This record gives sequence, C-alpha cells and structure tokens, in this order.
Amino acid sequence: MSETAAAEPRPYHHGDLSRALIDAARRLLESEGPSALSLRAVAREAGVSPAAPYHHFKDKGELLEAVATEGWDLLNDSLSAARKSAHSVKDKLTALGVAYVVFARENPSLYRIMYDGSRNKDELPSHVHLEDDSAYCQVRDTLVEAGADPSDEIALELATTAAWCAAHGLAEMASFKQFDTLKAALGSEEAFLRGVFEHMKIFADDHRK
Amino acid sequence: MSETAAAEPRPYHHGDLSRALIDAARRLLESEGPSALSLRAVAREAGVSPAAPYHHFKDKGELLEAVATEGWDLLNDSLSAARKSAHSVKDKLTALGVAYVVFARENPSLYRIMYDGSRNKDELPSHVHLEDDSAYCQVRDTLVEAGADPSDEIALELATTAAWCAAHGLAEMASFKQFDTLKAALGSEEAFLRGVFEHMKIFADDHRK
DNA sequence: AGATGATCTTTACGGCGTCCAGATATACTT
DNA sequence: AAGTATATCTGGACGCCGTAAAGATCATCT
Repeated sequence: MSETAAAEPRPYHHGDLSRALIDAARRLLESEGPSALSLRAVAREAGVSPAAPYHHFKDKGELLEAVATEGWDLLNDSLSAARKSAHSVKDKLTALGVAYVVFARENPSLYRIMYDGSRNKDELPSHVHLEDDSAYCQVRDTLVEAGADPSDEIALELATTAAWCAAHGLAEMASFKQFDTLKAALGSEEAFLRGVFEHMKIFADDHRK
Repeated sequence: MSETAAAEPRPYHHGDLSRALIDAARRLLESEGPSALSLRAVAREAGVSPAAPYHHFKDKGELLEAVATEGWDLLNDSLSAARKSAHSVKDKLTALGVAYVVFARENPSLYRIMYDGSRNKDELPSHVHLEDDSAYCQVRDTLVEAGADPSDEIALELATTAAWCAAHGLAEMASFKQFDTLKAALGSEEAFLRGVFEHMKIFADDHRK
C-alpha cells in the first residue's frame, strides 16, 4: 500500500527469499556445521517449503556457490585489513598469511564450502582469480610491494601460487590436534602460524634482489 | 570341505566381506568418484544387501576410514620410492614433494577420502603421525638428511609442518584449471610443481648451517 | 478489471544411512 | 554326531535427502 520504494526491486511474496536463504544457510553452517546443511534444512530455517528454493537457485550447488561467494568476499576484506594494519613492508606478507589462516580457523565451515561447495571442482570461482581485490591478487600485489620483480610474470605467478598453497595447506592442517603440543610450546596459535610461515621462506625472505 | 587352512581365520559366509567391501569402495571411488560412494552402492558392488556392511563396520564412516588407511599406506610407499630414486641429497626433499602431489593428482578421490573420510575431523589418523614410515616422519627424516639440525626439535617440527602444508596445499590446488596457462608456459605439470616448490624455499634451500 | 507470470505449497518419487526381526550358515560344546 | 550358541546375511521399515510436477496465490502490467 505505501510506497516502500527501496532502491532495489524487492521480490514478490517473501520479501527477498534468496537473501533469506543464504542467511539461513550461513546460520545453519555456524550452528550445525556443513553436514547439517541440507537444502530442506535451509528452507525450514527460512520458513518456506522444501521446494521454494528452486525458484531462486537451480539446485543445491547453486545455493552453496552463493554462500561461498560471500565467504570469498569476507576473506578478501580480512586480507585487505591485514595488509593495511601491517607495520613493516617486511611483515606484510606474513600478516597476510596469518590473516588467511585465522579466517579459515574462525569460519571453518564457511571455508570448507568455499572450496568444496562449487559444482565444478576443477576450478575456483572465476572472481577469486580475476577481480582486483581478490585474495589471489592481494597476495600477488603484496609480493610486489615486498620487492618481487613484477616484470618476471612467470616467477611472480609461481611465487603467488606458492604463498597461496602454503596458506591453504596450513589453513586445513592447523586445526588438527596433532599440533597442539607444538602450539603450546610456542605459546600461542599465532606464534605457531608465524613459525610455520617462517620456514616457508617465501614468507620470510626479502624479495628485493 | 577341504582344509583351506590359511593362517588368517577367514570369516564365515562371504569369505572376507570387509576386504571385499573395501575393494568395492575403491573400485567405485575410481570409476564414479567420491560423490557416488554410498554405503548402499558399495554393498551393491560387493553383491550383498544394504545392511550387510554393518556386521563389519560400525557405520559408513568406519568403512571410509578403512579405505583412507589404505590410501595412507599407498602414499607412504610412493614417498619411500621417491626418496630412494632421488639422485642428489639436495633434490630429495623436492622429489618427496613432487611425489606427494603426483600421488594426490593420480588418486584424487582417494586423496580426498584420506582427509575427509575420517569421522573425527579434528585429527589425522594417528598412524599418519606416529609410525616410522609414515608420510610425516619421512618428510622429517628427509629434512634431517638434507642438513636440518635434529637437535632443535621445535624448528624441525615447524619445518616438517611447513613442508607438509605446502605439499598438501599444492596437492589440492594443482588441479584447478586456473593454472593451466602457467603449466603450459613451463612445459609440463611437473615443471610447474617444481617451480612452485622452488619458491617455497624450504624445498629449495640447503639446510646445512 | 483482467490477464500474465513469478512465487510458493503440496504431493510424490527414488536414493540414502541405519535399525530391527528373522533366516542361515559356521563354530563350539558335549 | 547332535545340539546349541554365535556370527553372518536378508528383507523390510523409518525418516531423512534432492528434486520434479501440478496447482494455488499474489504482484505487476495493460
């Protein structure tokens, strides 16, 4: 009746079901973990029938992709913040790595969806690699800031990949309690992360020739 | 009727159903991928009823753990072989890393089960960390052979973890086709792997003080 | 106002993991 | 050798799941 003329054209019955479904999915993900994330459970959480989501997402995978995309955006924000807060140029790359792993540790279910949720397991979502503020580009740009030679494209891509793989590997392993004694010996989880990164000298080295 | 008096006491009706189930699971894993690996499908493949597996495994997770254990054994074998075939001491660690990733690339479904299949996601199977020929110990021992100081336990464990995480990260990422152009530019997948490892200088460095 | 088409519900199908009750074959006891 | 116990397997059932089809509902356009 009244002109609730918001800028975005809000859909019909529910208000904004696809938004509500993504939120419901993320709520379930945090409270129950990835194994509880069924399409029916999401619909239940959002208060609609099991078939309602199909008017907004082609199938379950497409909903998970939408959730994953939000995860990538959050990760990108975390990385930007870490870059800005790092004091020395020398520390920027390590700060980036630590921020990456901390994000994965604080959002374990979401992080899993980001890599597992995609329908096509042979590639990451394209924007991960392409957009300017994507995680990949942030790692690459930070490497250049740290002194890597931007004209040697192949070396730069290899180094970026190396740093990414290192951070991803550590992100997946850091939760194993096999490392608890090591963390205790070093005093904190972050000390453990920094310790591991130090040994991957791509993080520790001065990249200036 | 005849005395097939094998050393191991072979079970009753089927002959050795738990063995047959693991084999069936690995067959399905190779032919159809992890998403097709349902308990019912495994039972079907083995020619028994859907409930039969429950007399040999507590639940689906326990069967997957058995499959994963075989995967770890195979990986350990691959790593041993790589250690032996490496020509120079200097190349041993990289050879180990390449062998790790190649194994993951050649057995992608099995590799996924090795990390995902476990019921308890907070730890790796204990034998991965403990047994003498486990992957972890092989990495650590190779680091020592390459000149790392075995008396500094914390540094050695950190370095082992760093190498492991790097290899695991690369193993999970190497299949993304985002890296296809890079692989093409370097001529082969193995060149790509070696290139990435070179930038994780833990693989490239001489560890002797 | 009426038509149109997007949105949502109801109902249904086959597959899943798992449990239970019964059948069957092996092993143990005597 | 016979009989009992026990391990193994089958058949059926339950409540989930993802998804499709058909009908109901409601905002928007003409």
